Amino acid sequence: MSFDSSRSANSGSKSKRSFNSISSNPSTNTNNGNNNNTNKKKKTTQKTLGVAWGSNSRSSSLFSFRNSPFSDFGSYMAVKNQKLQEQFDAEALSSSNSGSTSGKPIFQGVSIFVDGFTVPPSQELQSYMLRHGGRLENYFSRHRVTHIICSNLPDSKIKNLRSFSGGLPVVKPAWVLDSVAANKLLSWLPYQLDQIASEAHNQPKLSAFFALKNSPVSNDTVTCMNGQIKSETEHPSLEGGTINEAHLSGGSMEHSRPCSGEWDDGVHGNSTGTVIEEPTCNDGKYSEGKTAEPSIHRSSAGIEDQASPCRPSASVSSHNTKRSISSAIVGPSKPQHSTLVDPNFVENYFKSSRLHFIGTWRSRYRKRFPSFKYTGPDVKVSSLRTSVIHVDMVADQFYNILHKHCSKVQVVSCDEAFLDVIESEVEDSQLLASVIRKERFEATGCTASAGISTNLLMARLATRAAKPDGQCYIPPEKVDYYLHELPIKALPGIGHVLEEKLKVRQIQTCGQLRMISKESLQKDFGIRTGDMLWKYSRGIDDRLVGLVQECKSVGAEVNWGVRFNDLKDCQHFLMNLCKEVSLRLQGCMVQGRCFTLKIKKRRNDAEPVKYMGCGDCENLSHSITVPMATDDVELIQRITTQLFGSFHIDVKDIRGMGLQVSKLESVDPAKQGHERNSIRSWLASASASTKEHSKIGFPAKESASRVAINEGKGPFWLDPACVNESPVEDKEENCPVEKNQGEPTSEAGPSNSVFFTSVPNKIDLMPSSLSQVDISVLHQLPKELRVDIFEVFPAHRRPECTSDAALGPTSKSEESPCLKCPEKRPGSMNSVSRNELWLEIHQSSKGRLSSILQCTLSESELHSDASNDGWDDAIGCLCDLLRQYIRLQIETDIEEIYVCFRLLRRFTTKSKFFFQVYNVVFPHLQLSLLAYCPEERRSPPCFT
DNA sequence: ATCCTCCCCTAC
DNA sequence: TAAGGTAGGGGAGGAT
Repeated sequence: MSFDSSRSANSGSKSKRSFNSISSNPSTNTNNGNNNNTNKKKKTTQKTLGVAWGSNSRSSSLFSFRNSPFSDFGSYMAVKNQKLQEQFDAEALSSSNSGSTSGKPIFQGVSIFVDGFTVPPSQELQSYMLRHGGRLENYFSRHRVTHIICSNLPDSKIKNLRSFSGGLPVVKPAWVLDSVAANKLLSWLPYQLDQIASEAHNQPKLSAFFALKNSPVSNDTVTCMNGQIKSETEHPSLEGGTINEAHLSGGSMEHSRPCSGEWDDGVHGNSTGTVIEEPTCNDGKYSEGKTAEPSIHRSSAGIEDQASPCRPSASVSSHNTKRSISSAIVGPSKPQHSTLVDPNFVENYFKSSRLHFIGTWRSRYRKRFPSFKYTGPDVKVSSLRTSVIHVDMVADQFYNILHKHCSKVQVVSCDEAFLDVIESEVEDSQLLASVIRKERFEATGCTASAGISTNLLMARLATRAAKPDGQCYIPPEKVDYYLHELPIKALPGIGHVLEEKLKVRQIQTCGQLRMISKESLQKDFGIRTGDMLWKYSRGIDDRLVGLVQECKSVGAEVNWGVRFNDLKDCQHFLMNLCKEVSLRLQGCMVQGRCFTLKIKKRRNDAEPVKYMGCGDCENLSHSITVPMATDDVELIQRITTQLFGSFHIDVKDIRGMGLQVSKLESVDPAKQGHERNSIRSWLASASASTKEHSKIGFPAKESASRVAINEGKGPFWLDPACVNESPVEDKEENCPVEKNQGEPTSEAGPSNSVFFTSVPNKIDLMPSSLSQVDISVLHQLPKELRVDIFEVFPAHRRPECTSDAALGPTSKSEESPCLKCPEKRPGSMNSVSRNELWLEIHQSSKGRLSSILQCTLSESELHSDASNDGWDDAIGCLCDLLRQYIRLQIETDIEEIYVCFRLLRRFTTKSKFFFQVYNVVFPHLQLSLLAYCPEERRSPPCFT
């Protein structure tokens, strides 16, 4: 199979009926060209309507909506309904013309309104209506609707339905399915919903989707009743099959796609040429579902608590347990439409937000494959070898299939993944793609498209050509040809803004883009973006199939229904937003250090056209980096309050707010070693390690693996090797040095440090004789520390000044202090005995700070060439901080920290290391400051 | 030179 | 009755 050029030029997008167009905006069909012109005029800041923190692909239609004549909700809805009806008609006509998907018009004259969560979802029902001559109304109308479809509803809502529906039939969706199966319109009477009304409690919401997806499902359709998942077996399956899990996902958005399993935004050509397999869409036919059992953990409270996939289960923390119990007792408040009328607006909002759902696929994937990592070596992608398969496919159970066939899977969205098969045992990547697609279809009844090529870029483009339900192979020799006429917009990473900028430069195809030099592109678009454009236009993509699972930020934002009358309203909202973010952090098992508060401020008193929308807004953001990672809701609330104060904004102008947390660290103990920046855990680890080994000195290698200092870019591992080189000789009877029980002495010798101890209450642990000193270690110590060591020696055992030279090449006599006359040491800052400091450390910290000191030594040795630049500044910061501590009279931990820094100041001459320790200790101060200081006494924290 | 903050752009 | 989220990546400009 080879690439067929006839498909390469086919890059237009078929008009599609996406969920976007159905529910969000009446201006979906806005001409893109117009939008581009619009964007050209406004290109500085995000000025489009309804776009959250930066424009995106919807901004074009939103902009048109802003300029629409609708100024009230009534006209808005009228036009929206009209638009939706037109869409439906157009699609029905299209189906009818194609002939491929139309069936007997058994629903002629039937117009259904789907209320609430249904199984199958409304989109499925809509497709049946579409095929069989019926209609689906997106909004209820007494005049148009003939049947109301519900799966289950609370009694009260059914009564409401009955009252406003004027006696219209309220029936279960099985009526539709069975009619389709019977190929005739069945009586709706046996399907009346009131037969199950008494059972219908706790109608699943969008949130229930997550609970369902997190647990196996039964063969039958399930519905949530009384907080339990109950099998719903009343309706016969369609065409003898059962409704599979895809239906369950139908309460959601993109998971409720039609059976084709794809958004048809790609090429819809025939299946000749590049598509090596014919489409195999199995419209209306469902395969066997997955066998499973209901989860015993599934309770109504649990389901409610799963509103966000990032949120923790009830078992995550007591906080959440209380929350769930509370939800179970009180129940969710009725969702309202603005912050002014719903005290639980934040929580309720996310249960109803489709964009929220779309935006959380990453979290769902991470939860599904929480620990997937590569083990094999990275291999540079060869431009001459077919190595990458890009698969475009709906439900996440398909991830299992991918992982089964390939060890290198990179999920790039809820329905896309790359497979690096260059090292796979499968020789024929096209065959593998076929197998995966086949398994996919057999497992779910849904199709997938696949692209195979030399790299990620070309594989993705191949998938584009393969849609729908096909696969395409672009061999290396065809890359240039394929790209030559390809519109630049087809390249991933080029959105409407970049497209417009390039169009201004008369660049519309990749071939034209190739005419521009890399330097010019980088000058105009930045180094990386310019490089990307240059490479992509040539089919070059150096990226490796890799992981995307590492969570880098967690956040929540609401830009709809946000209205405040006064500061109290705003504070209430913010506090709830903090709760939401805190829960999401806990749900993701991470804590964060950088908190960014984003505010949408209405521009020039602009009023949104869209009901309760944010309208034309200026986007503002401020961030704070706190020293220690946290997910604590109270701390986050304090931080957020602090942040909010920095905006100096009239709350009446606020149209949206978001809180994002970055600089994340895992709370998973298994991952902590690489990431934790917590002095508490660090010290605890060091302490535990010390206790475990009952040793003095540096941690053993295995214990050192749990001790890390965050160096900013990566962890710094304490390396005890430096103390393992020379055995201690002539160990005296009272010597405090003990053997490192965790290290085999035969290989490395006694891994002892002669100076420091972590054993509490032993303050007299300094060596009493030079014989206790590991000379090799001593040589590597900072000069001043060496002096200190010698100072504790009994006078008669102190080395003479003249003997100092004998200590090694690093102790040149002209540089070394006179060991008998420490007050004459060059660079001596004061006369305080370092031994006194040393003792002070032991007394105040019970030995924990000696761990820090060990780091000092180790790191000083490793960075002996580091400059002293920045030392004074660091000390200055430290002093400011300490002053603040003292002023606030915070006693907790001050002493040990202060002592630590005093010690560091004297012992550490290497600024690089100082900053590392500073980064560890400073967070401790900051957190203590926030945690212990009464709010009324707090001055603005001096965050880093 | 490097890092940080405040954005903007993009994809889903 | 309506539900404009989430997160990664990058650029500009200033601080260090």
